[in-house]
Amino acid sequence: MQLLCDECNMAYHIYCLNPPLTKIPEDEDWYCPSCKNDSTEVVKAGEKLKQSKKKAKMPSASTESQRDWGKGMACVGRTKECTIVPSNHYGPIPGVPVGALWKFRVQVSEAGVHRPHVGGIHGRSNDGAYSLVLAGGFEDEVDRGDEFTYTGSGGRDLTGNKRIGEHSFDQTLTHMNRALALNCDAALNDKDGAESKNWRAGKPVRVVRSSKGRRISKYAPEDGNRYDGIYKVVKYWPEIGKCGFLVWRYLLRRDDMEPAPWTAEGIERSKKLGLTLQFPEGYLEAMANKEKKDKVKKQPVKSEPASPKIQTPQIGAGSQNNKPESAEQHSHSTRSSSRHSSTQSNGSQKRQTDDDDIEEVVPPKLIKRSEEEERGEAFQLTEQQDWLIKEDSLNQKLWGEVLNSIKEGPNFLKKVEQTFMCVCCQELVYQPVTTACLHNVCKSCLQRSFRAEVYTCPACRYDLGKTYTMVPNKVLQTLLDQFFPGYSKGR
DNA sequence: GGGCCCGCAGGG
DNA sequence: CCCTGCGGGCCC
Repeated sequence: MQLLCDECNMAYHIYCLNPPLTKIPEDEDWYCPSCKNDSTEVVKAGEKLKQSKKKAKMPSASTESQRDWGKGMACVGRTKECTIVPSNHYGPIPGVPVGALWKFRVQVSEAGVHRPHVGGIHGRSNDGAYSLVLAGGFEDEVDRGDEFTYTGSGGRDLTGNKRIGEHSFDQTLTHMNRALALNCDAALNDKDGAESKNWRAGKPVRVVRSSKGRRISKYAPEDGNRYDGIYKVVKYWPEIGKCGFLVWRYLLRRDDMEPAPWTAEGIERSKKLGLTLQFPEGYLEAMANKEKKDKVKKQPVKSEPASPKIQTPQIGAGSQNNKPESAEQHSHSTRSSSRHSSTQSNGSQKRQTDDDDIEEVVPPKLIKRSEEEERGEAFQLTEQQDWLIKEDSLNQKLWGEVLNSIKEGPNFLKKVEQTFMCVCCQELVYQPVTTACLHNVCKSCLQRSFRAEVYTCPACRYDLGKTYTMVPNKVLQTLLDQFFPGYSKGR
Protein backbone atom coordinates (compact mmCIF):
# COMPACT_ATOMS: atom_id res chain seq x y z
CA MET A 1 0.00 0.00 0.00
CA GLN A 2 3.00 2.28 -0.31
CA LEU A 3 4.12 4.25 -3.31
CA LEU A 4 7.71 5.32 -3.80
CA CYS A 5 8.22 8.65 -5.43
CA ASP A 6 10.30 8.32 -8.59
CA GLU A 7 12.00 11.59 -7.80
CA CYS A 8 12.78 11.69 -4.08
CA ASN A 9 12.20 8.03 -3.20
CA MET A 10 10.02 8.87 -0.26
CA ALA A 11 7.27 6.40 0.60
CA TYR A 12 3.62 7.40 0.67
CA HIS A 13 0.65 5.37 1.82
CA ILE A 14 -1.83 5.42 -0.96
CA TYR A 15 -4.64 6.00 1.52
CA CYS A 16 -2.85 9.01 3.01
CA LEU A 17 -2.71 10.84 -0.29
CA ASN A 18 -5.04 13.66 -1.07
CA PRO A 19 -7.18 12.44 -2.68
CA PRO A 20 -6.48 8.91 -1.43
CA LEU A 21 -5.95 6.16 -3.95
CA THR A 22 -7.60 2.78 -3.73
CA LYS A 23 -4.97 0.93 -5.70
CA ILE A 24 -1.46 1.34 -6.96
CA PRO A 25 -1.59 3.35 -10.19
CA GLU A 26 -0.54 1.60 -13.33
CA ASP A 27 1.54 4.40 -14.74
CA GLU A 28 5.22 3.72 -14.99
CA ASP A 29 6.27 6.73 -12.96
CA TRP A 30 4.71 8.24 -9.91
CA TYR A 31 5.72 11.47 -8.25
CA CYS A 32 4.79 12.59 -4.78
CA PRO A 33 2.87 15.84 -4.28
CA SER A 34 5.98 17.87 -3.55
CA CYS A 35 7.94 16.54 -6.53
CA LYS A 36 5.21 16.46 -9.14
CA ASN A 37 5.41 19.25 -11.65
CA ASP A 38 2.26 21.07 -12.43
CA SER A 39 1.72 20.11 -16.06
CA THR A 40 0.18 23.48 -16.78
CA GLU A 41 3.48 25.08 -15.83
CA VAL A 42 5.56 23.03 -18.23
CA VAL A 43 6.51 24.76 -21.43
CA LYS A 44 6.49 22.18 -24.19
CA ALA A 45 8.53 22.37 -27.35
CA GLY A 46 7.18 25.02 -29.64
CA GLU A 47 5.05 26.63 -26.97
CA LYS A 48 5.50 30.17 -25.92
CA LEU A 49 6.88 30.92 -22.50
CA LYS A 50 4.09 31.32 -20.06
CA GLN A 51 3.74 34.42 -18.05
CA SER A 52 4.14 33.90 -14.37
CA LYS A 53 0.88 33.73 -12.51
CA LYS A 54 1.70 36.90 -10.69
CA LYS A 55 2.53 38.86 -13.81
CA ALA A 56 -0.58 37.57 -15.50
CA LYS A 57 -2.69 39.06 -12.76
CA MET A 58 -1.05 42.43 -12.86
CA PRO A 59 -2.87 45.28 -14.49
CA SER A 60 -0.18 45.64 -17.10
CA ALA A 61 -1.03 42.22 -18.45
CA SER A 62 -4.55 43.24 -19.31
CA THR A 63 -4.26 46.82 -20.45
CA GLU A 64 -3.71 47.77 -24.04
CA SER A 65 -1.84 50.88 -23.03
CA GLN A 66 1.42 51.30 -24.87
CA ARG A 67 2.54 53.95 -22.50
CA ASP A 68 6.16 53.99 -21.48
CA TRP A 69 6.19 53.88 -17.73
CA GLY A 70 9.87 54.48 -17.59
CA LYS A 71 12.30 52.56 -15.50
CA GLY A 72 12.19 55.18 -12.84
CA MET A 73 12.53 54.89 -9.13
CA ALA A 74 8.80 54.48 -8.65
CA CYS A 75 8.75 51.05 -10.24
CA VAL A 76 12.16 49.50 -9.64
CA GLY A 77 12.72 46.89 -7.02
CA ARG A 78 15.24 46.88 -4.27
CA THR A 79 18.80 45.94 -5.12
CA LYS A 80 19.80 45.43 -1.54
CA GLU A 81 18.08 44.64 1.66
CA CYS A 82 18.88 45.63 5.19
CA THR A 83 19.58 42.41 7.02
CA ILE A 84 21.46 43.60 10.07
CA VAL A 85 18.17 44.04 11.86
CA PRO A 86 14.81 42.38 11.25
CA SER A 87 12.04 44.32 9.54
CA ASN A 88 10.18 44.63 12.82
CA HIS A 89 13.11 46.31 14.54
CA TYR A 90 12.43 49.26 16.82
CA GLY A 91 14.86 52.10 17.14
CA PRO A 92 17.76 53.35 15.05
CA ILE A 93 19.36 51.24 12.34
CA PRO A 94 22.93 50.56 13.41
CA GLY A 95 25.28 52.59 11.27
CA VAL A 96 22.69 55.05 10.03
CA PRO A 97 23.18 58.43 11.68
CA VAL A 98 20.61 61.13 12.09
CA GLY A 99 20.89 63.37 9.05
CA ALA A 100 21.45 60.53 6.56
CA LEU A 101 19.90 61.62 3.30
CA TRP A 102 18.61 59.65 0.30
CA LYS A 103 17.11 60.88 -2.92
CA PHE A 104 14.50 58.15 -3.32
CA ARG A 105 12.21 56.22 -1.06
CA VAL A 106 13.48 52.92 -2.42
CA GLN A 107 16.89 53.77 -1.00
CA VAL A 108 15.40 54.54 2.38
CA SER A 109 13.85 51.11 2.15
CA GLU A 110 17.15 49.49 1.24
CA ALA A 111 18.80 51.15 4.21
CA GLY A 112 16.16 49.58 6.43
CA VAL A 113 15.13 52.94 7.84
CA HIS A 114 11.64 52.90 6.37
CA ARG A 115 10.85 49.76 4.41
CA PRO A 116 7.64 50.45 2.51
CA HIS A 117 8.22 52.08 -0.90
CA VAL A 118 5.11 54.13 -0.79
CA GLY A 119 3.40 53.79 2.53
CA GLY A 120 3.84 56.46 5.15
CA ILE A 121 3.78 54.20 8.17
CA HIS A 122 5.61 50.94 8.61
CA GLY A 123 4.26 48.76 11.35
CA ARG A 124 2.22 45.75 12.34
CA SER A 125 -1.27 46.15 13.61
CA ASN A 126 -0.72 43.80 16.54
CA ASP A 127 2.69 45.10 17.48
CA GLY A 128 3.44 48.73 16.72
CA ALA A 129 4.96 51.08 14.18
CA TYR A 130 8.65 51.08 13.40
CA SER A 131 8.97 54.12 11.18
CA LEU A 132 7.06 56.82 9.35
CA VAL A 133 7.65 59.37 6.63
CA LEU A 134 6.61 62.99 6.82
CA ALA A 135 5.89 64.09 3.30
CA GLY A 136 3.27 66.75 3.71
CA GLY A 137 0.41 64.53 2.68
CA PHE A 138 -2.00 66.50 4.82
CA GLU A 139 -2.02 70.24 4.89
CA ASP A 140 -3.54 70.36 8.36
CA GLU A 141 -0.51 68.75 9.90
CA VAL A 142 1.78 70.81 12.09
CA ASP A 143 5.53 70.40 12.21
CA ARG A 144 7.57 72.13 14.89
CA GLY A 145 10.64 70.01 14.41
CA ASP A 146 10.95 68.44 17.81
CA GLU A 147 7.23 67.79 17.76
CA PHE A 148 4.75 67.24 14.97
CA THR A 149 1.30 65.94 14.25
CA TYR A 150 0.83 63.10 11.85
CA THR A 151 -2.17 61.61 10.13
CA GLY A 152 -3.05 57.97 9.66
CA SER A 153 -3.54 56.21 6.36
CA GLY A 154 -6.66 55.08 4.61
CA GLY A 155 -9.78 56.96 3.74
CA ARG A 156 -8.57 57.50 0.21
CA ASP A 157 -10.14 56.32 -3.00
CA LEU A 158 -7.52 54.21 -4.74
CA THR A 159 -9.57 52.97 -7.67
CA GLY A 160 -7.71 53.09 -10.94
CA ASN A 161 -4.70 51.31 -9.46
CA LYS A 162 -3.60 54.44 -7.70
CA ARG A 163 -1.34 54.67 -4.66
CA ILE A 164 -2.69 57.90 -3.29
CA GLY A 165 -5.97 59.55 -4.05
CA GLU A 166 -8.88 61.70 -2.97
CA HIS A 167 -10.25 61.38 0.53
CA SER A 168 -13.60 59.76 0.25
CA PHE A 169 -14.31 58.05 3.54
CA ASP A 170 -13.41 57.95 7.23
CA GLN A 171 -10.19 56.44 8.47
CA THR A 172 -10.30 53.63 10.99
CA LEU A 173 -7.86 52.68 13.70
CA THR A 174 -6.81 49.53 11.91
CA HIS A 175 -3.75 48.32 10.02
CA MET A 176 -0.93 50.85 10.22
CA ASN A 177 -3.05 53.33 12.15
CA ARG A 178 -3.55 50.79 14.90
CA ALA A 179 0.14 49.96 14.79
CA LEU A 180 1.12 53.57 15.38
CA ALA A 181 -1.38 53.88 18.20
CA LEU A 182 0.23 50.91 19.91
CA ASN A 183 3.46 52.86 20.20
CA CYS A 184 1.77 55.18 22.66
CA ASP A 185 2.30 54.35 26.30
CA ALA A 186 -1.40 53.93 26.99
CA ALA A 187 -4.08 51.30 26.60
CA LEU A 188 -5.42 51.16 23.08
CA ASN A 189 -8.62 53.06 22.54
CA ASP A 190 -10.02 52.96 19.02
CA LYS A 191 -12.98 55.20 19.84
CA ASP A 192 -11.58 58.32 21.43
CA GLY A 193 -7.87 57.86 21.23
CA ALA A 194 -5.52 57.96 24.18
CA GLU A 195 -2.74 59.92 25.82
CA SER A 196 0.46 58.51 27.25
CA LYS A 197 1.16 58.74 30.93
CA ASN A 198 4.88 58.71 30.34
CA TRP A 199 5.43 59.62 26.73
CA ARG A 200 9.07 58.54 26.69
CA ALA A 201 8.01 55.05 27.68
CA GLY A 202 6.32 54.53 24.32
CA LYS A 203 7.84 52.50 21.54
CA PRO A 204 10.34 54.39 19.40
CA VAL A 205 9.47 55.45 15.86
CA ARG A 206 12.11 56.26 13.24
CA VAL A 207 11.11 59.45 11.51
CA VAL A 208 12.03 60.40 7.96
CA ARG A 209 11.28 63.81 6.54
CA SER A 210 10.81 64.09 2.79
CA SER A 211 11.47 67.23 0.79
CA LYS A 212 7.86 66.99 -0.32
CA GLY A 213 6.95 68.10 3.17
CA ARG A 214 8.38 71.50 2.39
CA ARG A 215 5.00 72.77 1.36
CA ILE A 216 3.90 72.60 4.99
CA SER A 217 7.07 72.31 7.03
CA LYS A 218 10.25 74.29 7.19
CA TYR A 219 11.97 71.33 8.80
CA ALA A 220 11.75 69.23 5.65
CA PRO A 221 15.03 68.78 3.76
CA GLU A 222 15.61 70.69 0.56
CA ASP A 223 15.89 67.51 -1.43
CA GLY A 224 15.42 63.83 -0.79
CA ASN A 225 14.50 61.96 2.37
CA ARG A 226 16.29 62.52 5.64
CA TYR A 227 16.45 60.37 8.74
CA ASP A 228 15.65 62.67 11.65
CA GLY A 229 15.88 60.28 14.57
CA ILE A 230 13.60 58.69 17.12
CA TYR A 231 10.22 60.07 18.13
CA LYS A 232 7.57 58.80 20.50
CA VAL A 233 3.79 58.91 20.24
CA VAL A 234 2.56 61.30 22.92
CA LYS A 235 -1.13 60.88 22.11
CA TYR A 236 -3.58 60.13 19.33
CA TRP A 237 -7.15 61.07 18.66
CA PRO A 238 -9.79 61.08 15.93
CA GLU A 239 -10.88 64.32 14.32
CA ILE A 240 -12.55 65.65 11.23
CA GLY A 241 -9.73 66.80 9.00
CA LYS A 242 -9.68 69.56 6.46
CA CYS A 243 -10.49 66.91 3.92
CA GLY A 244 -13.93 66.64 5.52
CA PHE A 245 -13.57 63.07 6.71
CA LEU A 246 -12.56 61.54 9.99
CA VAL A 247 -8.84 61.04 10.30
CA TRP A 248 -6.69 59.65 13.05
CA ARG A 249 -4.18 62.13 14.25
CA TYR A 250 -1.01 61.54 16.27
CA LEU A 251 1.29 63.77 18.23
CA LEU A 252 4.92 62.74 18.02
CA ARG A 253 7.75 64.12 20.11
CA ARG A 254 11.45 63.75 19.55
CA ASP A 255 13.40 61.57 21.98
CA ASP A 256 16.85 61.10 20.56
CA MET A 257 20.34 61.75 21.83
CA GLU A 258 21.65 62.57 18.38
CA PRO A 259 21.09 66.22 17.57
CA ALA A 260 18.34 67.03 15.08
CA PRO A 261 19.72 67.83 11.61
CA TRP A 262 18.39 71.37 11.57
CA THR A 263 20.09 72.43 14.79
CA ALA A 264 23.51 74.04 14.76
CA GLU A 265 24.89 71.00 16.48
CA GLY A 266 23.22 68.75 13.98
CA ILE A 267 24.50 70.67 10.99
CA GLU A 268 27.97 70.49 12.43
CA ARG A 269 27.67 66.77 12.90
CA SER A 270 26.34 66.14 9.41
CA LYS A 271 29.28 68.04 8.07
CA LYS A 272 31.72 66.09 10.16
CA LEU A 273 30.25 62.79 9.04
CA GLY A 274 30.24 63.96 5.44
CA LEU A 275 26.55 63.24 5.01
CA THR A 276 25.45 64.10 1.52
CA LEU A 277 22.44 63.29 -0.60
CA GLN A 278 22.78 59.69 -1.73
CA PHE A 279 21.66 58.47 -5.12
CA PRO A 280 21.14 54.90 -6.21
CA GLU A 281 24.25 53.26 -7.52
CA GLY A 282 24.78 54.08 -11.15
CA TYR A 283 21.91 56.55 -11.17
CA LEU A 284 23.86 59.72 -11.78
CA GLU A 285 25.99 58.09 -14.41
CA ALA A 286 22.89 56.90 -16.18
CA MET A 287 21.34 60.33 -16.04
CA ALA A 288 24.50 61.96 -17.32
CA ASN A 289 24.62 59.48 -20.18
CA LYS A 290 21.03 60.10 -21.05
CA GLU A 291 21.58 63.81 -21.17
CA LYS A 292 24.64 63.34 -23.25
CA LYS A 293 22.71 61.20 -25.67
CA ASP A 294 19.99 63.77 -26.02
CA LYS A 295 22.62 66.32 -26.85
CA VAL A 296 24.33 64.04 -29.30
CA LYS A 297 21.06 63.64 -31.08
CA LYS A 298 20.96 67.31 -31.76
CA GLN A 299 24.56 67.85 -32.61
CA PRO A 300 27.00 64.99 -32.83
CA VAL A 301 30.14 65.95 -31.02
CA LYS A 302 33.14 63.79 -30.51
CA SER A 303 34.52 65.24 -27.36
CA GLU A 304 32.72 64.72 -24.13
CA PRO A 305 32.73 66.19 -20.68
CA ALA A 306 34.23 64.16 -17.93
CA SER A 307 31.47 62.32 -16.15
CA PRO A 308 30.81 63.64 -12.68
CA LYS A 309 32.53 61.91 -9.88
CA ILE A 310 30.10 60.06 -7.74
CA GLN A 311 30.76 59.68 -4.12
CA THR A 312 28.88 57.27 -1.98
CA PRO A 313 30.14 57.73 1.52
CA GLN A 314 29.45 54.61 3.47
CA ILE A 315 28.27 55.64 6.82
CA GLY A 316 29.42 54.11 10.01
CA ALA A 317 31.05 51.08 8.57
CA GLY A 318 34.59 51.54 7.63
CA SER A 319 36.80 53.37 5.29
CA GLN A 320 35.93 56.36 3.27
CA ASN A 321 39.08 56.20 1.31
CA ASN A 322 39.15 58.47 -1.63
CA LYS A 323 41.21 56.46 -3.97
CA PRO A 324 43.41 58.57 -6.15
CA GLU A 325 42.24 58.78 -9.71
CA SER A 326 45.44 57.28 -10.90
CA ALA A 327 46.13 54.56 -13.41
CA GLU A 328 43.35 53.67 -15.81
CA GLN A 329 44.29 56.68 -17.81
CA HIS A 330 46.03 54.74 -20.46
CA SER A 331 42.84 52.97 -21.26
CA HIS A 332 39.75 53.32 -23.25
CA SER A 333 38.32 56.75 -23.01
CA THR A 334 34.63 56.52 -22.39
CA ARG A 335 33.99 53.72 -20.00
CA SER A 336 36.87 54.16 -17.72
CA SER A 337 35.13 56.20 -15.11
CA SER A 338 32.24 53.84 -14.70
CA ARG A 339 34.60 50.94 -14.61
CA HIS A 340 36.45 52.56 -11.88
CA SER A 341 33.38 52.90 -9.79
CA SER A 342 32.21 49.37 -10.43
CA THR A 343 35.44 47.85 -9.27
CA GLN A 344 35.27 49.98 -6.21
CA SER A 345 31.84 48.88 -5.25
CA ASN A 346 33.16 45.72 -3.68
CA GLY A 347 30.73 43.30 -5.14
CA SER A 348 27.55 44.99 -4.14
CA GLN A 349 24.90 44.59 -6.73
CA LYS A 350 24.49 47.20 -9.32
CA ARG A 351 21.10 48.58 -10.04
CA GLN A 352 20.15 48.03 -13.59
CA THR A 353 20.47 51.22 -15.51
CA ASP A 354 20.35 52.15 -19.15
CA ASP A 355 23.13 49.81 -19.91
CA ASP A 356 21.94 48.93 -23.31
CA ASP A 357 23.30 52.17 -24.60
CA ILE A 358 25.78 50.27 -26.55
CA GLU A 359 27.55 52.88 -28.54
CA GLU A 360 29.33 53.61 -25.35
CA VAL A 361 31.21 50.37 -25.32
CA VAL A 362 34.74 50.97 -26.40
CA PRO A 363 36.92 47.95 -26.96
CA PRO A 364 40.48 47.85 -25.75
CA LYS A 365 42.99 49.82 -27.63
CA LEU A 366 44.78 48.25 -30.50
CA ILE A 367 48.04 46.71 -29.56
CA LYS A 368 49.76 43.92 -31.29
CA ARG A 369 48.45 40.47 -30.59
CA SER A 370 51.22 38.81 -28.68
CA GLU A 371 52.46 36.42 -26.07
CA GLU A 372 50.53 38.39 -23.57
CA GLU A 373 47.53 36.44 -24.64
CA GLU A 374 49.34 33.16 -24.11
CA ARG A 375 50.30 34.25 -20.68
CA GLY A 376 46.68 34.76 -20.02
CA GLU A 377 46.65 38.49 -20.08
CA ALA A 378 44.61 40.96 -22.00
CA PHE A 379 43.28 39.85 -25.33
CA GLN A 380 43.88 42.34 -28.10
CA LEU A 381 41.59 43.00 -30.99
CA THR A 382 42.82 44.02 -34.38
CA GLU A 383 41.57 47.24 -35.77
CA GLN A 384 39.40 45.35 -38.19
CA GLN A 385 37.85 43.23 -35.48
CA ASP A 386 37.24 46.30 -33.48
CA TRP A 387 35.42 47.81 -36.41
CA LEU A 388 33.46 44.67 -37.23
CA ILE A 389 32.22 44.42 -33.68
CA LYS A 390 30.87 47.92 -33.94
CA GLU A 391 29.25 46.93 -37.22
CA ASP A 392 27.39 44.02 -35.66
CA SER A 393 24.67 46.32 -34.50
CA LEU A 394 22.17 43.69 -33.43
CA ASN A 395 24.65 42.08 -31.08
CA GLN A 396 25.99 45.16 -29.37
CA LYS A 397 24.72 44.09 -26.04
CA LEU A 398 26.37 40.70 -26.26
CA TRP A 399 29.62 42.13 -27.51
CA GLY A 400 29.47 44.60 -24.71
CA GLU A 401 29.39 41.75 -22.22
CA VAL A 402 32.20 39.97 -23.99
CA LEU A 403 34.39 43.04 -24.10
CA ASN A 404 33.67 43.76 -20.51
CA SER A 405 34.97 40.35 -19.59
CA ILE A 406 38.36 41.16 -21.06
CA LYS A 407 39.31 43.16 -18.07
CA GLU A 408 38.28 40.38 -15.76
CA GLY A 409 40.59 37.77 -17.09
CA PRO A 410 42.18 35.88 -19.88
CA ASN A 411 39.03 34.18 -21.02
CA PHE A 412 38.13 36.29 -23.98
CA LEU A 413 37.77 33.43 -26.45
CA LYS A 414 35.98 31.30 -23.96
CA LYS A 415 33.58 34.14 -23.35
CA VAL A 416 32.98 34.56 -27.06
CA GLU A 417 32.30 30.86 -27.35
CA GLN A 418 29.83 30.93 -24.49
CA THR A 419 28.12 34.03 -25.69
CA PHE A 420 27.65 32.87 -29.25
CA MET A 421 26.80 29.27 -28.62
CA CYS A 422 23.80 27.98 -30.52
CA VAL A 423 21.08 26.93 -28.13
CA CYS A 424 20.12 24.05 -30.43
CA CYS A 425 23.36 22.32 -31.28
CA GLN A 426 25.32 23.61 -28.30
CA GLU A 427 28.20 24.63 -30.52
CA LEU A 428 29.51 27.91 -31.73
CA VAL A 429 26.88 29.30 -34.09
CA TYR A 430 27.48 28.65 -37.74
CA GLN A 431 25.91 30.91 -40.34
CA PRO A 432 24.24 32.62 -37.46
CA VAL A 433 20.81 34.13 -37.78
CA THR A 434 20.36 36.97 -35.34
CA THR A 435 16.68 37.05 -34.49
CA ALA A 436 14.54 40.06 -33.74
CA CYS A 437 14.66 38.95 -30.13
CA LEU A 438 18.45 39.21 -30.39
CA HIS A 439 19.41 35.57 -30.14
CA ASN A 440 21.89 33.84 -32.42
CA VAL A 441 21.04 30.47 -33.87
CA CYS A 442 22.63 28.47 -36.65
CA LYS A 443 20.67 28.90 -39.82
CA SER A 444 20.50 25.14 -40.25
CA CYS A 445 19.24 24.67 -36.70
CA LEU A 446 16.56 27.23 -37.23
CA GLN A 447 15.58 25.61 -40.51
CA ARG A 448 15.28 22.29 -38.76
CA SER A 449 12.98 23.87 -36.21
CA PHE A 450 10.83 25.37 -38.93
CA ARG A 451 10.63 22.02 -40.69
CA ALA A 452 9.19 20.67 -37.46
CA GLU A 453 6.66 23.49 -37.69
CA VAL A 454 8.05 25.29 -34.71
CA TYR A 455 8.25 28.93 -35.70
CA THR A 456 9.56 30.43 -32.51
CA CYS A 457 12.99 31.48 -31.39
CA PRO A 458 14.67 28.40 -29.96
CA ALA A 459 16.18 30.48 -27.21
CA CYS A 460 13.19 32.40 -25.92
CA ARG A 461 10.13 31.16 -27.83
CA TYR A 462 9.53 34.55 -29.32
CA ASP A 463 7.24 34.06 -32.28
CA LEU A 464 9.22 34.61 -35.46
CA GLY A 465 6.33 33.83 -37.77
CA LYS A 466 5.96 31.17 -40.40
CA THR A 467 7.22 33.43 -43.13
CA TYR A 468 10.34 34.58 -41.33
CA THR A 469 13.28 35.10 -43.65
CA MET A 470 16.51 33.83 -42.21
CA VAL A 471 19.30 36.19 -43.01
CA PRO A 472 22.70 35.02 -41.80
CA ASN A 473 24.66 37.61 -39.92
CA LYS A 474 27.71 37.94 -42.12
CA VAL A 475 29.58 40.28 -39.84
CA LEU A 476 29.28 37.92 -36.92
CA GLN A 477 30.32 35.02 -39.10
CA THR A 478 33.42 36.89 -40.19
CA LEU A 479 34.34 37.67 -36.64
CA LEU A 480 33.86 34.13 -35.44
CA ASP A 481 35.92 32.84 -38.35
CA GLN A 482 38.71 35.12 -37.27
CA PHE A 483 38.56 34.18 -33.64
CA PHE A 484 38.20 30.47 -34.34
CA PRO A 485 39.97 29.90 -37.63
CA GLY A 486 38.62 26.97 -39.52
CA TYR A 487 35.85 26.09 -37.07
CA SER A 488 33.25 26.24 -39.77
CA LYS A 489 35.07 23.70 -41.91
CA GLY A 490 33.82 20.99 -39.65
CA ARG A 491 30.21 22.01 -40.18
C1' DG B 1 2.23 71.67 -13.61
C1' DG B 2 -0.99 68.38 -12.84
C1' DG B 3 -3.02 63.73 -14.11
C1' DC B 4 -2.25 59.01 -14.88
C1' DC B 5 -1.29 54.56 -13.06
C1' DC B 6 2.89 51.30 -13.00
C1' DG B 7 5.91 47.44 -9.98
C1' DC B 8 7.05 46.51 -5.71
C1' DA B 9 7.21 45.56 -0.65
C1' DG B 10 4.83 44.70 3.29
C1' DG B 11 1.14 43.03 6.38
C1' DG B 12 -2.40 39.95 7.29
C1' DC C 1 -3.48 34.67 -1.57
C1' DC C 2 -5.37 39.60 -1.35
C1' DC C 3 -5.16 44.28 0.21
C1' DT C 4 -2.78 48.54 0.96
C1' DG C 5 0.15 52.52 0.00
C1' DC C 6 2.66 60.63 2.18
C1' DG C 7 6.46 57.36 -5.26
C1' DG C 8 7.67 59.01 -9.21
C1' DG C 9 8.41 59.23 -14.50
C1' DC C 10 6.04 60.18 -18.56
C1' DC C 11 2.48 62.56 -21.14
C1' DC C 12 -0.72 66.04 -21.99
